[in-house]
Amino acid sequence: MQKDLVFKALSDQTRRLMLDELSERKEQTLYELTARLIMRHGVAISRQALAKHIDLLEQAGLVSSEKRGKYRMLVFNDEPLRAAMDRWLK
Amino acid sequence: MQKDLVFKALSDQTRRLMLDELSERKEQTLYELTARLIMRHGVAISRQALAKHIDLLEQAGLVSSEKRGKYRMLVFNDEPLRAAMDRWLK
DNA sequence: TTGACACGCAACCCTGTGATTGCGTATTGT
DNA sequence: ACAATACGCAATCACAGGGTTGCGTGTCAA
Repeated sequence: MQKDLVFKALSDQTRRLMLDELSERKEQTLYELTARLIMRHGVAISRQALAKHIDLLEQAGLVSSEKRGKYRMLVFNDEPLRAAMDRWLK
Repeated sequence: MQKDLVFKALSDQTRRLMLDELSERKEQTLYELTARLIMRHGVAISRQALAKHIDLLEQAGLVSSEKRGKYRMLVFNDEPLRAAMDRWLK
């Protein structure tokens, strides 16, 4: 089930912060996102940990990524959020 | 943070099933809910496990409960869901 | 060409938590 | 009064998952 992954993705605070950043700047590299989370939000975490979070967000369909040279471009997608919630909100 | 509890509550499939049931029948006892989950949804789980889930849902504000005799009445509340999601959905 | 850089992969650790089990308690019907 | 019931509390267990560490790889600028 796709929605299971969406809720799982939302269950972690760091991932929600990542979605906050990605919803404001729809397109940025993983490197930019990592820097931003550490600088502005004071997140103390390794690059690898954030990469794993991105993988999970991508599985949930909330983020799509594309290799562009040595960078990994990230794009936010809010559709799975709507689809997951209209189950209770009518 | 209240919203942390909401997302935590939604991260479990059993709890989401409980919300499904509670959103259809807004008011029912814990006993009814337990029976319904086992009968209709084929959930193989103990009563105590469901009680702990209810405690968590109550902490998140998604369910309010009230002791009525030897029964525990449960009432669904969707407001925390809306409040938690308008962060990304505008 | 060579070095710095942005990233991927895999193993490991440790905490959180979903679930069970056992027992106790207040309520209800007979 | 007494038994069945609906529920609460506490200890315990097993496993998923977040995080780190180490190493390897492709890319780009000098």
